[in-house]
Amino acid sequence: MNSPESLKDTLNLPKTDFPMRANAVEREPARMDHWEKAGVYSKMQEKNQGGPSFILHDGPPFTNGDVHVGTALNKILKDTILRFKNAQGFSTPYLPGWDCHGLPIEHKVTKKLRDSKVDFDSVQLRKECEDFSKSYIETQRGQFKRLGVLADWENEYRTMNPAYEAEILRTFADFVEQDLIYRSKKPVYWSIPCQTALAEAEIEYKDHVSPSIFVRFQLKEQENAFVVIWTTTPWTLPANLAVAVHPREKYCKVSHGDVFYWIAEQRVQSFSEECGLDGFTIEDTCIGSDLAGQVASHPFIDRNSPIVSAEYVTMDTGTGCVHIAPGHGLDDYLTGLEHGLEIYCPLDDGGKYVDDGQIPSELVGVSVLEKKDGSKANHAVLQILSESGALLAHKKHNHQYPHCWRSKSPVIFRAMDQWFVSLDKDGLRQRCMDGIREVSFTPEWGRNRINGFLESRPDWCISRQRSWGVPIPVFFDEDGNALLDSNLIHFLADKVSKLGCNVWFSHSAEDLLDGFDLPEEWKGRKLSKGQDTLDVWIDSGCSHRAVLRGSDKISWPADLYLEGSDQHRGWFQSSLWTSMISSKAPPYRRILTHGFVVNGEGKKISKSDGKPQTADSFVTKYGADVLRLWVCSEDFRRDIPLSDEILDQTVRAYRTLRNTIRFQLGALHDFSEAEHNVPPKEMSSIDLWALNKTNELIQEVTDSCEKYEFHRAIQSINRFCSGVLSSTYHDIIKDRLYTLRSDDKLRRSTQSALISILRSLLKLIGPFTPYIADEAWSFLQKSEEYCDDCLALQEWPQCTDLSEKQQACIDVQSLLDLKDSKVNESLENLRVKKEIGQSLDAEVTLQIPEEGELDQTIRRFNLDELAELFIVSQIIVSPIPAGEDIRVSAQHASGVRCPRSWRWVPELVHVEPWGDVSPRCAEVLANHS
RNA sequence: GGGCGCAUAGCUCAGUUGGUUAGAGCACACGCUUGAUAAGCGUGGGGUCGGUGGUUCAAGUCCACCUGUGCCCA
Repeated sequence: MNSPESLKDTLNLPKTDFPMRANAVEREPARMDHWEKAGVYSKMQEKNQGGPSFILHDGPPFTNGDVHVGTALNKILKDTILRFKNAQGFSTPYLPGWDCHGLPIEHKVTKKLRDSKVDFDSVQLRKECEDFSKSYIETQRGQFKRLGVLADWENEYRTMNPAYEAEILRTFADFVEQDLIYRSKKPVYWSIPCQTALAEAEIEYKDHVSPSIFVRFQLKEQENAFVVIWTTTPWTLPANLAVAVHPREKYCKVSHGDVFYWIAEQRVQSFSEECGLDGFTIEDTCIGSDLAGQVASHPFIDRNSPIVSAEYVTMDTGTGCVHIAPGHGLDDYLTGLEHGLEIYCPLDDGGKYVDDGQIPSELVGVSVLEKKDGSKANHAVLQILSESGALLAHKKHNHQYPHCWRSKSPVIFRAMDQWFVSLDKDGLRQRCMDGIREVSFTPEWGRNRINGFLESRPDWCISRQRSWGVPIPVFFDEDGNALLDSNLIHFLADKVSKLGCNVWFSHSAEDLLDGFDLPEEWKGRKLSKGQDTLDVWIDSGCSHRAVLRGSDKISWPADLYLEGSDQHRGWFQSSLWTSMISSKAPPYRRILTHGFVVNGEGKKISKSDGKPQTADSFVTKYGADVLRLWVCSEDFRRDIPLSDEILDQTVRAYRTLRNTIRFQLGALHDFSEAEHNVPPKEMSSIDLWALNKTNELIQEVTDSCEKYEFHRAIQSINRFCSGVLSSTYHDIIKDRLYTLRSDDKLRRSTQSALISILRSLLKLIGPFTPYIADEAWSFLQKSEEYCDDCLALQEWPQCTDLSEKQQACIDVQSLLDLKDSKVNESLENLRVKKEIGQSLDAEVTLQIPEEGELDQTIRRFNLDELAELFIVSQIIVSPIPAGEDIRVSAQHASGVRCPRSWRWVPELVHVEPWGDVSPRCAEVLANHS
């Protein structure tokens, strides 16, 4: 012994380079790069090739901004599931995708182009949109990778890829071939100066002064009786086709002079004031549904205006009798559909009344466009109304009214020709509802939700008056007849598959049709291209066809679709319709939905909550593992709260996990499995107990993952780390790990258990927190930061066979229960009295009733083992008569304290050069080199 | 206004088919330890289960209504 050591240096204290602090924000990106270089995704797929497959089909995020925390949640859940399934042996090819077309991008790009004052046509606009989308694909892909998402990024799909666009057209060809497509009118926002249709996003609501008028409609079967409507758009009256009442509200027959007016009871007071009806009386009452079915006359056109009932009629304003012009309002339109009314719109593109034989001659050619002195059409209609005596009151009304974002002028609602998919033809709707019965739902109520949508949605309007999308491949002759031909669409799809949809916008109709043999009756006509694009829900709704059927890496149908619950109405539904039409079956076997991220108060996150809720804003603060741990700690089927408090809690859980792992790595620093491993049948009881607890954990986590209840898995893991390991197992084994000879059998037994436990634990947390799991895995394999045999390539853990050791596990459990319930209590008493500090200062006396269960148990242990379990210096067991209660008492241990093991022993032994130690330590030191 | 959901300790979650004093981890308080140390251990306080009213011998657990809240629609 050349250099004198302190006693502490003779202990086997934990030793590891695995850092206590994750420093995740800086270190995770390097591990991400390591995975990419090591080709982890490909290796995961190769490993399970030929095995059963699990296809999770990615719903494409929209490419118009940074990844939102909600989108991150979605991708994290997908990655977690795939890592779990892959570890279980499933082949899990995962092709991520991007939804590229659509108004939000077109809108942003249009704004940008307008601001830079350049002229642009649809070809240029589309180019800009494509660039915009591409740049966000790059951004988002990087952000997804940073979250730890493993995917086949080289084969990702994009709805704007030519091949994908072609599949959209082929799907549309199926619609056409099955005769599901028809043309009909539907009201859209229309800007008269721009002569274009507008989307909701292109509308600005501004204060506007409109006329407010009350107009009476003569009832046909009641003499001198009228219904009275209120409106702020007199110009829509020529298109009036009905009057709506609420079926369950009460209506009064108000008598004034020699005429009667039917008004909703709640509106009588206000109405009489507005129209100056002094001294009115109420003659009669009824409910709305009694009025429905009667017929009124249009005030100035020879036309019936039936009374119909509608649920949306409110009692807040007006008269409770609502003027219905199906061509000029969405509610009106739906009411019109319901009651078989014409979707009537007597306006041309310039907003002028057309001469259709119904419009009064003095209105024909008059424009509804608002100028400084108001709308000519309004003036003209008011003139007619007041001359005919139908106008009961005319005032001004201040309200918010939609304006065109470009021309700043008020927009109108105007019915235009649109393309629809008939959802009831050949029992399509019923087939969808039957098909969905075969699909599993998590949570189960998702079935209800999608059923509600399937049942009630009207025919699908699939045309949009936009540029950034897939064109509706239709041609018109000079009379406006439409050529919609599935062969032609397939012909065009082949072109698009090579050149992309741009070909439609950059080529003339003639060029596009070149090489196609037109149907006989269409030959020789002058044809022009349609201007509309397809609803983008068709784009993403075709992904099962374009992706699952389009790649040999993957197969149709998917085992799982996993998106937010808003997609019951969106993607799940659009995918179902297209799949039922083209493939006669649903594209998915299970639908899993998650809720939305809300703030700490359970309210939706809004801009007023401060910082932008991008995934990056969290990743750059907490790291990806913490964000993932948060996602997996929450029951994602309902709303998912996110707050600083919750993330702080997640950080603490992460640190606990990290420390637990670090302790185990440190305890294994001198353990070589090949040389030192002790098989379970030779292990000490406490180690068997710990392995048994690990088995339980494996089962719990596996069950939870199979049910997609990750939060339960995380709770199990947290409980395991703190309850089983940290406060129990680790605490107990410190003595043997630190003080025994390095290769003592007991110590090796514990290390053998530890390595097995740690391997299992790392594999279990792998899907949730892949960065720390892989980091620890490398340290365990090679004592280095990185290794090529990454954790993601390992199999899901198996339980250790302990069938022959059940008794030992049960015994230890009952002794630990005694420790929790009685021993710690008596130790705490001593501590409070300042008689002891750490539990090793104590001696415990157990008075055990003879022939009881515990008596039997204790007989299977010697006193040293008991002292070790209770982490005290000495144990005294004294039997008491059967039937009495167990008694546990504690007192300060007697004898002297060993400065090495801190245990109290009757006497110490002198060992050079260290001095006096316990006999057990003396033996260890005698062989210490 | 309508459809589908959600509501248990400060936080995140458990609470099987209704049945003893409602559990866990974290947080908090107090104490111990200083050989996992920007760590570890022990002990303790804290919910009457969003509210009201029912059904029942018995309800967090069933029913009705209300309130709050989320998604979707209008």
